[in-house]
Amino acid sequence: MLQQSTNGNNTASNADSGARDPRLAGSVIATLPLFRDVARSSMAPVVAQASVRYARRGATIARKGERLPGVLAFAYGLAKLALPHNRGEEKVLRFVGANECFGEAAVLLDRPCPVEVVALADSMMAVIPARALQKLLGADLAFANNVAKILAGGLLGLVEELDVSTGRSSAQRLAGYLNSLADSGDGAEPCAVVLPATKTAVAARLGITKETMSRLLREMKDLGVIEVSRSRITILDRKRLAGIAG
Amino acid sequence: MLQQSTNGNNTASNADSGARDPRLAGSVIATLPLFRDVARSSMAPVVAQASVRYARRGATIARKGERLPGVLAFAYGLAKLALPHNRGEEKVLRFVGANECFGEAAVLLDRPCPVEVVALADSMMAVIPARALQKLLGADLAFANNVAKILAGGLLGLVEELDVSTGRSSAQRLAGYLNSLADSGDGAEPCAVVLPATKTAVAARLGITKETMSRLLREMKDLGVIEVSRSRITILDRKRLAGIAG
DNA sequence: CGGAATGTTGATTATATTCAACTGTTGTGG
DNA sequence: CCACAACAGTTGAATATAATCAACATTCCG
Repeated sequence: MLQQSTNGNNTASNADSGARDPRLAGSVIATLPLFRDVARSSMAPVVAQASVRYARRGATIARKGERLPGVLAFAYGLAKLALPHNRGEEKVLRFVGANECFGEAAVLLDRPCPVEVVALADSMMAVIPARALQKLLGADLAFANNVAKILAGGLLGLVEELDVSTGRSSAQRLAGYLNSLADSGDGAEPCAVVLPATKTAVAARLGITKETMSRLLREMKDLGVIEVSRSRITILDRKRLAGIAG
Repeated sequence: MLQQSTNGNNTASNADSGARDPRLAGSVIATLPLFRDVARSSMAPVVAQASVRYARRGATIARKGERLPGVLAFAYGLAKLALPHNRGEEKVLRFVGANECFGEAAVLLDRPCPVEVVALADSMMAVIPARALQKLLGADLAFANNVAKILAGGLLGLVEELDVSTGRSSAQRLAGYLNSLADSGDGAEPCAVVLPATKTAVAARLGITKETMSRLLREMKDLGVIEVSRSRITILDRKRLAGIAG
């Protein structure tokens, strides 16, 4: 029943909920680092219990404090994991896109979701139920090892994040961020990077306001370090950019 | 060779290094949540390879970027895990005391220590070698589960930390911190808490300067919310304290 | 006791936010 | 296809928060 069909019409401005669909979910799940080297026999029940979920741009995928139905793995689309503060203010922890997932820590400990999750583009996710994962953790050594390593990586990433967000100025954070985007591309001197989301969202990712972001970009442009065209930013002088990053 | 002996005299202002000592190390290690439900047979080689290390107050236990010899578990004493910034500035991530340990994430991934570790009091630690832990992770399901759960907890804690440090004012952070110290004690109305370290170190833990900390404490005292006597703080009006925390 | 570390207090300053007004962009329905 | 509404981004002025600098007081140890 209920194919992926025409996008359902929920009354609330919410994510569309999907049906059990082992085929689609399975292919997404199979590519996750979380399940690397896990025996097919262990995977079968996990895939069988997985479902699919769609979210339109702007839809809330999970509210802070809510229980997650399971780990959500993105087949396509983009979402932000954010810590809401006062009135529209928020700190974006990270963006989650295709072949990435979130929620491992909260799901494994049966704890409420520590962040708000909002789709930044129409997205499709596999929902890997909490129970199945908890069971797998207690039964499969390879999986437990993957979880440990992924969580350890996430933990080190958060320490880095905390370091940056408390120890560097907004200009340093922005410069460092642009540099990190450039690393994902080639190492050519004048290289173009594309912001993964709106400037407002990227600003929140960096822990600054859109106004500050705008001013900083203009300063860097005036210094001849970068060129800005919509969300495409050309790095003209990477050495100097690294210098600003400290 | 080399008993724990009279405290060695290293030329550098450093931690004293200890010898293999299965007895002492074993009793510390045995009580760690990390090894809960792990079979004795699995533990034996870990304990056998563990050593003991002493650090005097003020000694650097690990430098940021350095490789850790293994997970360090405190038998007694106290240390701070800190992110150094500019000239004496630092953000303290957490304090580590008796029956606690640190370094799991970096050790398991063979990555450099992301923080600087400094003894705040004369301390004794068990050093649980990296290799033994990595081997155990790949061999013992109960251990892998413990690691996963502990790292998941640490990850959620860091998210909370990031939330607080980016989303609340210094007064809110201090009030929340005092409240959390009180939670560890009884729930009586006028309750006394003791700061776990110097005010300067606690300020760094809260991401503020000692000057700001001093001013905030005086304000709260003037408001009649707390009483301050050295590092003993008496909470007079917990409701109002919670109100300040937001 | 004396010296170093820790803590307090006031004045000044830097950094980024907030508020407000305006411009540009995008996507939707008439 | 255009008009328009909602959203995204820019810019300037005023403001808030906490850091920095500097001087002094206190406490802790050896």
